[in-house]
Amino acid sequence: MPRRRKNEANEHLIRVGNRVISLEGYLTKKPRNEDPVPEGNRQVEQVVASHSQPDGFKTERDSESPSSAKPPTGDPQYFATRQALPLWAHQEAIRRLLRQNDVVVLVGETGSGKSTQVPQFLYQEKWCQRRRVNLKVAGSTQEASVGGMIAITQPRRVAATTLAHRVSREAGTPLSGGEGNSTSKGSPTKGLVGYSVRFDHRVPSGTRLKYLTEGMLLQELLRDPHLRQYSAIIVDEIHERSVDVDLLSGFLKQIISGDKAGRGGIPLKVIIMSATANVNTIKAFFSDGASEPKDSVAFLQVEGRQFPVDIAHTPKPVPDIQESLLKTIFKLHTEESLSDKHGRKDILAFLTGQEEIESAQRLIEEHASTLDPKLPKVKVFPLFGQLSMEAQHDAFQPIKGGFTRKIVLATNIAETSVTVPGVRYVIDCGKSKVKQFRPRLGMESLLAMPISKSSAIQRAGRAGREGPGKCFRLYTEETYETLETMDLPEILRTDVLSAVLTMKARGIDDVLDFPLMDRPEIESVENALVQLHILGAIADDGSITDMGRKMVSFPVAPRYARVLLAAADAKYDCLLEVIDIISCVTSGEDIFLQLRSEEAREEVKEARGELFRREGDLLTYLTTMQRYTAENSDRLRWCKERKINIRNMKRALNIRKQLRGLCVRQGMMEQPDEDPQPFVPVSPEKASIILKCFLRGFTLKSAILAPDRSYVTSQGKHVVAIHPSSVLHGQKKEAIMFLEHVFTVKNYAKKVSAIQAAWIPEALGQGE
DNA sequence: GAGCACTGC
Repeated sequence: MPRRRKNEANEHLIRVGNRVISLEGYLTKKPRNEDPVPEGNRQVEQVVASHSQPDGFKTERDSESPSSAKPPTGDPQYFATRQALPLWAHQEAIRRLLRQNDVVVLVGETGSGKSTQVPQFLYQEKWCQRRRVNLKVAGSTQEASVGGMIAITQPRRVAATTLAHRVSREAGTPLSGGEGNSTSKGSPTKGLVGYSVRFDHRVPSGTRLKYLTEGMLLQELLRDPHLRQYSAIIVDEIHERSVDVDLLSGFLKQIISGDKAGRGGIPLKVIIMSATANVNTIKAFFSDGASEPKDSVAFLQVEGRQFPVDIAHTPKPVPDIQESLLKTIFKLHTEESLSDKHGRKDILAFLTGQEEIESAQRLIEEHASTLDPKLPKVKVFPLFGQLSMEAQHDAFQPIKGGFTRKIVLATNIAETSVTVPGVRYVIDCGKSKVKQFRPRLGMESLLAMPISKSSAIQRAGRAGREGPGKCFRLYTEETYETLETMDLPEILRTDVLSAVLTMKARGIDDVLDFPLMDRPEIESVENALVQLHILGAIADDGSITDMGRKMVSFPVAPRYARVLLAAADAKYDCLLEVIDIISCVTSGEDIFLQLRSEEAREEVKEARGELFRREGDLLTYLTTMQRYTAENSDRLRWCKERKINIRNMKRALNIRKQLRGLCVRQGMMEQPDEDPQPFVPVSPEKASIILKCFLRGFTLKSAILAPDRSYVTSQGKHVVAIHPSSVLHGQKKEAIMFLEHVFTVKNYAKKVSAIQAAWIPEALGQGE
């Protein structure tokens, strides 16, 4: 039983289980006058530093007084809130900048209102009107309309839909209808604002402002390379630097620096919005080499609405993060009030992953039970992506019972994706897990790495959303200074296979020449080209094949698209089954919830048993989808009994519906019968065909059992182990195929199937 | 015996 020894000589000693931890010396901040740099809010420092602009950029910071700004249009009930936003005072400056420039970079910190207000400031501008133009197409002239809409891109679906709802309410033209899966392109109601994300499109007639995900605009680019329906593209949250936003930036740069003939001479305005002040790479990218003079890229910075956050570093490097975390939490908890005039004063700690979070939770709960009963209670909420929706939701709810402090232990999900209310203290362990692709090994690694300064500032900022806050970094100031300024953009961390095919399909012949803010190593691009050639997506001369074009039309990674096309081939003829499997594997981390205890495993053993197939994970997914869709009474209960992730399963069903629709439209299959269909298990013969079909996309993602009973991969000849999440874990088959290959504590193959060794050369010999 | 976070007509 953990117990705090109150009468021990050292009051700061606490005992948790068999660990003794000293609180002494912790969080005792250095006196101010010893600090070479005041320990104030680093975000402010960062902002001030970036005010000095390099030559060649027009900088517009100070602007008109609020009184000169136009009165708001739209619903009067939102006027006061909108006028109070920091951005409001800059609206004339923003309009003027866009009249004078085609590209504007706008830095606005969290809470400035840029995502909601900038589009509303601009859509009534003259340059934003739709116009009829004459286009020269293949020698002849044809009339077309250009412009009229503004697109606002977001990295996440929820951001796009919630912003659209918010802005449509402000504009007084609410997006009607229920939430959910309306896939209809338009709606009879007229409205100013619409949105478009996968599985959910709401674009009323008359839409001028369209919020969409970055991936969705890339899809539109495939049909409309000149983005003719838009007068402007607003790229929001560019600092997150997803692969999609990097590709999008490249295409936008080509459009704005091209001859504009495809738009009838009408320029496309581009507004780049970032929450991070460090935008030199982005500004340089859009100004460098443009046909317009350099000063056509304008820059504006707007202050955020953020309370000051006091930042403390540890005086010495901490040997044990868990120990240090525990000390910090309980020091805070016992010394700081539960709330003040700004509201609750809860704690948010950033840790690296689920395992670290769960062990920290145990330690905190053990220690909390030994506290003086007169002290406030604590309640711990874990927060990471694989948690169920309800469990995630708990972390956002105000706590029940006034005498309790909320402690949220989160991964970097809380850095960008979600906001936890009530947080005034942030504890930052200084690390996060990062997935990195190793092109030479053809595999990924997932390891905890030091975060960037930008990330550390972002984490600290989470303490100042509702009132003045404090951030405790569990690392020294010297360590902070050694951190990289920015995170490595995703395009330098992932397999560029998909990105290269995206470029090829959009007419980029020389992908090495495509403008990118950060270029992947040539080796990565070459590796991707070789892999695409093996898949039959590009020809010997590097041009995209018909196969490649068909692959791009599916919203799945190229290898999966290749498997879908193979499945439609009469030789395999298993498209419905393959769609079911791909829907499951691309719906999220895993549709099977992980079971921690032996009891929990025993509990679902029987219910899950009917799903498991000896051929491996892919056939198990197929059985699961088939049984799930055959279930007609209570699918929710069905999932709960088998401990299946309902969110991922619903998502899988959406993907299945979308893929089925696409395949029918492309003439790859007949309209399938409606669910529910009676469950019929696939025969072992059919199972072999399905696996051979997958091998067309994953030929080199295979391994053969060596004489020493280890699996040796076809590509690179590495030893690989079957991941514990696989139904084949611990089993020895003559050969395996896997969809993922990740190094964590060792080389793991995930989503594994048993195959015959002879199938591998067979699949290799079938290249188109 | 183990799982950072997103996303696609």
